[in-house]
Amino acid sequence: MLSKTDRLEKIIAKIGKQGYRMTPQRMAVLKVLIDNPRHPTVEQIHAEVEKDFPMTSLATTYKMVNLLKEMGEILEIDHSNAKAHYDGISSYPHPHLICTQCHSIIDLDLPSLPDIGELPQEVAQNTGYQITHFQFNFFGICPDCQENEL
Amino acid sequence: MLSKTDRLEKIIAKIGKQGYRMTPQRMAVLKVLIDNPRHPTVEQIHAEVEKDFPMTSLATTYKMVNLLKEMGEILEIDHSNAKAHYDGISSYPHPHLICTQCHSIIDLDLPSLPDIGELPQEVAQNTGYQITHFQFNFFGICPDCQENEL
DNA sequence: CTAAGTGCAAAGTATTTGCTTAGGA
DNA sequence: TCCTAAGCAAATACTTTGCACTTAG
Repeated sequence: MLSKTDRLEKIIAKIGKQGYRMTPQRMAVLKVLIDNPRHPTVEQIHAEVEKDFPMTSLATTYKMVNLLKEMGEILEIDHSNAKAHYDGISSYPHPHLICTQCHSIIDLDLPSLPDIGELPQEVAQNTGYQITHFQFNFFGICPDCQENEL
Repeated sequence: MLSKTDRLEKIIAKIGKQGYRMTPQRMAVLKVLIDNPRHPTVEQIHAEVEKDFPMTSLATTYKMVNLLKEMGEILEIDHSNAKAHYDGISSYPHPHLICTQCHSIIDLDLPSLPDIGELPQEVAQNTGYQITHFQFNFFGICPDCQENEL
């Protein structure tokens, strides 16, 4: 595990290597994301950035967050650019396989997957949360879209 | 596992029992959701409903879908009413615990959880998908919010 | 010097809501 | 009859985009 400082330097180097430029705004956003372990929203990031660097716009914050996301340096949680999809077949949670290209969604039925049905109770016991549901979704490119890419 | 017809009847009965009314529009939406295994969006549901019952508005379709969701009869996939959150600490996917009340998100580190790191490769091998990432998120009410509810 | 980044405001999407009319129980 | 549901349009909320100006490399 890299230290925060090392990580910061590594990302800065990577940004330069890919032809992007380092600006004070970008630096500020980057620092917040590396320092803040609370999974902030873009707005929260922006609010923190403003403390040190008041001239940063929300749009710029969005752009930097998206850049880092595309570079694979940060992880987006619980957000879909796409519309909501509904599973009318079963009301029991089960894993889905989602194609990020054609947006198709299929049920995933892997025998080797652990017994998912019991997990919510286990998580509840260990954390004190009242678990209502969960999402277990894999994202990727489906075989059809992979072919069409060629 | 109930047959589609049984399921339809069960839900219709439940709707009546809860004081809701059965209308042709609601029936049409319900049928689409029970019949269509493709995890449709609201817009897709609406398009199918329109074939049989052209007078149904998109807003009404939204309302019925939400009703069924609240009744626990259908499952919402990959959608968050909330804003996107970002995890800047690690670029490796790991489970999250999300409070649906205060929208806090914490990392979940359960030793008893199966070795999640290898799952993407396994899913890829079994399905032919090029897996890019996955989400493993539990939703519920955190201990703090449970207390404040009293 | 020049391509890339910024800030602003406007545009886009997906979804929800308020209000009036219609219609199920 | 009474009260919920439908339909429409406007509102909302988050995010993206176009464009003129600025700035990093």
